[in-house]
Parts: sequence; structure tokens; C-alpha cells
Amino acid sequence: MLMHLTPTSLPRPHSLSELGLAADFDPLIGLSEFTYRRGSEIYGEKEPAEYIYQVKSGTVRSYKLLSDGRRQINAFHVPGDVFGLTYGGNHRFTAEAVADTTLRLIKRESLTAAAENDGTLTRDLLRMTTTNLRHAEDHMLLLGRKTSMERVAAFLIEMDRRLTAAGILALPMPRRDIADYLGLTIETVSRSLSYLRELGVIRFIDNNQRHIVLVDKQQLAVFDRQN
Amino acid sequence: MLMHLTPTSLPRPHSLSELGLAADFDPLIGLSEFTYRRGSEIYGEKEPAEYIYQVKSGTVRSYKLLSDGRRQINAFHVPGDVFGLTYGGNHRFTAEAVADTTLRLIKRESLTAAAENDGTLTRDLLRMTTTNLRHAEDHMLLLGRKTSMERVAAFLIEMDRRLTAAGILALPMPRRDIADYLGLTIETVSRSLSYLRELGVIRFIDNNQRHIVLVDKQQLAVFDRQN
DNA sequence: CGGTAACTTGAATATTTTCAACGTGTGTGG
DNA sequence: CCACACACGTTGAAAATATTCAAGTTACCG
Repeated sequence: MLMHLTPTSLPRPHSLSELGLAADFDPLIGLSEFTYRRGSEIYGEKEPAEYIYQVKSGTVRSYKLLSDGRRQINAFHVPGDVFGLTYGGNHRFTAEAVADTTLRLIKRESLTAAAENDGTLTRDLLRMTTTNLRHAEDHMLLLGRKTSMERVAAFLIEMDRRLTAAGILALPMPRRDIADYLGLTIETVSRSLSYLRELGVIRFIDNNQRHIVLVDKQQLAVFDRQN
Repeated sequence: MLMHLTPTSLPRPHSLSELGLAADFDPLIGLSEFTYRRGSEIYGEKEPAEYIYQVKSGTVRSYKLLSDGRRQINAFHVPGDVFGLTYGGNHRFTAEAVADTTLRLIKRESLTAAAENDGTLTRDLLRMTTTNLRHAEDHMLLLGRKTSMERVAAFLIEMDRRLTAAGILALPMPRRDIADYLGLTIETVSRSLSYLRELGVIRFIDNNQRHIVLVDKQQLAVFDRQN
């Protein structure tokens, strides 16, 4: 039987109980919480994957580097998201805390072992991997074919959908991260945001006019006429 | 039985059940074969996914469109590749034959049904999905952060790896497809190829100096110092 | 044989990046 | 508690890169 996928494009809240683990693991061994300070590394690219993670609070960036330092951020992980799945034995990205972040850790070993004789669990892994894939597919379209304005608008729409609480969108990541997620420079991101602000499509309401933003979703959608 | 389809003649296969869907099939060994003429559509974006496919011969392009016609080709599928996996019920891309192409079709329904009580099969789906994901991840880095020269070099390296036979690389797709795969224009692709040719890194050996190419992998790698 | 599709090349243009300067919060150490 | 360094962001101007527009070539197909 087919499971129904949510219309979201990034790992949406997948509770660990959905992984079929909640009932039968030892919380002292299988599951633990850990807090990472802003900027600290959670795991490195090509490192053996020991755990998978779920964001309890905070935000995580996941990225690849080129040898000369160019960086492509693949995804931001916000509360509820599961990340660090690899299937193969090694991580394909570096993951870092964007802000102070608390994660739940699950020993990967116990997970793959359990998946051996639990088809439901394997299907959950498949579903989560598919969710990641769908996000990557959409992001390829953005990176390959959208203009800077469209990218920034799409970013705001995505973040609004994923982490707006009480009508308020608080962007946890600096411009540098937004730029590296969108395949742009910080200056281009800044100019695009300024332009949207001038047009009244967005409005910053925090002290330094940077992080807390009110967005007009409908007007924003005009700047990223999806597809 | 092999049928030959044109874009205007018979629609895509509707009644594969007629072709004898056995209870005991191996998903990777095809049930039925179908031939698509160059340029014809295999399935459309958002269409319900009825089959998954394996390329027997030919090449397939998989892409998304923006409303104004901008196109991002996500992947090329060459002989041996399996494509059209969706997990969810609908295709997320349009797939077309780049050249005349023969595919093996597997009814998706029977596959997911079989996966219900076959953990090995589900793990195979997970593995294939992970392979797609890894490719998408690498392609995001290319689209977001690489220069046009690096993209073209990376493309040639990828194609050399995937479809070189007897030291000869025959590119089945036109420049337009290469451009839409790499997030560039045809002119930029053409100029990059010309430059590599001038430098002696590649050499076209077919009559019209376009499709059959000898590549110096080592020199090429210099232009896409991977990561 | 003529029309067309595909490709290449050149020149002008557009977009984004780079370089540079400057502002503003924040947090730390004196 | 203040001063000051620093990280972060914005804006302007110059430069680089890729795109767009245009013209011309070649192979292929009917």
C-alpha cells in the first residue's frame, strides 16, 4: 500500500515514533539529545555515519565545499526535520549548527539493524529519502534556471512555509548562508531583499532590520511564479 | 512485441496488462519492451506513475519546466539505468526519448505490492532512490557554484564514465539538452566545447564534428577540480 | 535541390559578481 | 560601564561572466 506524501519539499516533522523505534529502544543507548553551539560541526563530509538526527530546536545547514572554498548549501534543517540519512556508510555533506541547536540522535547501527527485519522501517527510510530527493529536484530547477529575484522569493516562501510561527518569520541564518543556498553572493541576496522591501512585499520588524520579517505570500509568489 | 511510437500516432502504452503481467517477475528483468521515437514523451510531469522503466537502448532526458518555457534537465538516463521511480503516486518530471529508445517497463502497482512483503525489494528501491539523490546532490553543487567551463568539463567526465564504449564517447543529446542540464545556454556550451577543443583536451572525430568525441580525462579533470 | 535543424562564432547587452566603502548592532575586555 | 573591535549587512561602482541577438556554416532529409 502506498503512503500519502505531504506536499512539503523538505523533511517535515517525522517523529521518531514514525520510524518505529519509540517503543523498543533503550533511550540511554539508542537515543540521546545533544546541544551544539552556533557554528559548530555536527558531522563532516565523508565521515562515517554513526547517527541520524532530528532537530529539536535550532537550525542546521548541510553543505558541500569545492577545494577553493566555494560552498553549496544543500538544505536547512529546522525543528522536526530528520537529517543525516545516508544509506551508504558515509556522510555526503558537512552539517553545522546555524544557531544554537539541540538534536536528538539515533544510533544508525541500531536503525539499520532494525530495518533488516522491519519492512515498515525500511519504507519509512525510503519515504524520507524520497522527500529529500524531491527537495533536491526542486532546488536544481531553482539553481539552474531561476533569476536572483526568483531565488530569493522562493527562499522566503520556503522558509515562511517551514518555520513561520504566529505569522512571524524569523530567519535564523546569515546572508552568507542564504547566498550559498541560492547559488548567489551575499550582495545579490541583500540587493534582492532590499528591492522586495522597497516594493513593500516584505518588511523587517526587528531592531537591526535583518532577521524578523513579515512577508506578503501572495505578492512574493509573483516574483517566483513557481512553475 | 515491439511497437514503434511517434509523438503523434498512438499515445503512450495504456494497456500493458495485455502484455502478460506475470506473478513471478524480477523487476530488473523487464516484463515488456517498448520503443520510443526520438523526441517522444514517455511520461509527463504530474502524471500518475503507472510504470517504472529501465533503458535497454537509447537515452532519455528527464526535466522540469517553468511556465515561461525555461527548462531544467535533471538527468539523462542511459542503457542500464532505471528511472521513473516516484514513491508517491505522480511523476515529478517529464521524460522524453533523446534518441530512439527502447525501454523495459514494469508495472509500478505490482512492484509496490510486491515490496509490501519483500524487504529486499524495498531496500532495492531505497538504494536506487539514494543513487538518484546522490546524483542530485552533486548536481546542485554544479549548478549553484561551478563556472561554465567547470560544468561542461564535469558533464563530459560524467558522460565519459557512463557511456563510453571502446574508448569512444558518443554524445546522444543535442547542445540544447546539454545546456538545459548544465543551467547554461547553447552558445555558452558551444564556446566551452570549442575552447576545450582548441586546447586539445577533447577532439571530435565524427563527420560533423559534434557528437563523437575523444576526451583526455586527466586534462579534463583539471577544468573541473571536483571538490 | 532546397529547406531545416543543429551548431558555431561574433558583438552587444544583461545579470551577477567583485571590490570597496560604510553603517550598525553586539559582545568583550579594560 | 564604556570603548572598541568585529561580524554582519547594505549600497555603489567597476568588472567579469554568461546571455541575447545576429549571422553564417554544415549536414541531413524529404
